[in-house]
Amino acid sequence: MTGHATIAESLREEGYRLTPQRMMILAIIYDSEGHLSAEEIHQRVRQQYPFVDISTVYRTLNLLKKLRFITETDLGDECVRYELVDKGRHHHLICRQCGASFALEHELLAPLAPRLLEKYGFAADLDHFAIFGLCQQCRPEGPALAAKKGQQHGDA
Amino acid sequence: MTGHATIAESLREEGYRLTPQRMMILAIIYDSEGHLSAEEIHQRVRQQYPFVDISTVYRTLNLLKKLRFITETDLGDECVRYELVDKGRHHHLICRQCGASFALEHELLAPLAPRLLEKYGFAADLDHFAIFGLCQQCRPEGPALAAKKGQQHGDA
DNA sequence: ATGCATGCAAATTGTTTGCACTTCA
DNA sequence: TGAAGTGCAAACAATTTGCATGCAT
Repeated sequence: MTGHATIAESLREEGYRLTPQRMMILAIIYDSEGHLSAEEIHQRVRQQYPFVDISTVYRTLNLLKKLRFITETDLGDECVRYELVDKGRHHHLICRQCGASFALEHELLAPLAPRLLEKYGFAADLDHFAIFGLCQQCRPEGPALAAKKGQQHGDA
Repeated sequence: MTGHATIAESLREEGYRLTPQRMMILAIIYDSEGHLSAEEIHQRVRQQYPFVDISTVYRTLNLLKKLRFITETDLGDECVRYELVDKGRHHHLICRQCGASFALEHELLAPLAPRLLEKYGFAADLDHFAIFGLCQQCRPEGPALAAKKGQQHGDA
């Protein structure tokens, strides 16, 4: 049985029902390489099954999140993404100017967790991280102060 | 002139008007040790000046954010906090179970920035960070898997 | 058959915006 | 004076919830 079916099975073992909606949502998250928003998941589900409601998507996502089958990454700015926990740990570098997003391997952050544990007794979830900043193209004037000169009065 | 007045001055120098509302919002953020939500700021402003509208608070916060006088920290779960940039760099350890929040000195994260810069050409904003996980009291069963056994069906 | 899960619609929350009026510079 | 800033109300988007019906177990 393929990946998402395994999770589906676990779902049932936990005492939850295995509905077509849940299967499809699971499959979509499983198949997608990247990080999907609730809206995107809803769109894709509807391509196969036009009657699925967005509330069902949210309910399912919340369930999967609660059971820790998926992670929720809040990229800020009303941009929440979901993906499977076992997709390998990686993080996101997000440019605050152009919005571009880059992957960051786990290695750089890995040393952090044990230190937090020993120093603060805090077991950090370092599965997913969103780090903001300026990407190479958006910092023409060096790492510091690159953003001080925003637009003029007109609100961003 | 005291701290917030300095910023107020800079505001004017940038060509913005110095209104009582802006002064008060600035003063409140300045005085507060911690991290305030837009709603909290609004509450406090109203104690002195009951007619200030929440939209003015948001507009002012967005302005101050754009000028980089304050930082916005998105703690996820619809919980956005604001504070002065020069309050010293520190980060937050937030327990996903009990919601408690602990401060984390900058030192642990400091080495990250230069590495991100050299490896990815990415100038990270490491002023403020929110790291989720389980605090000491909420992980009775060791650092791993401590959360797998959530509540039963009833939603969280 | 039983009750969890769904669809639908309405409610909620956080945030933004249009517009006429006020006020700082 | 005149544009920037404000208050108000309405618009908005994302997410949640109540309720009657439907379907997995």
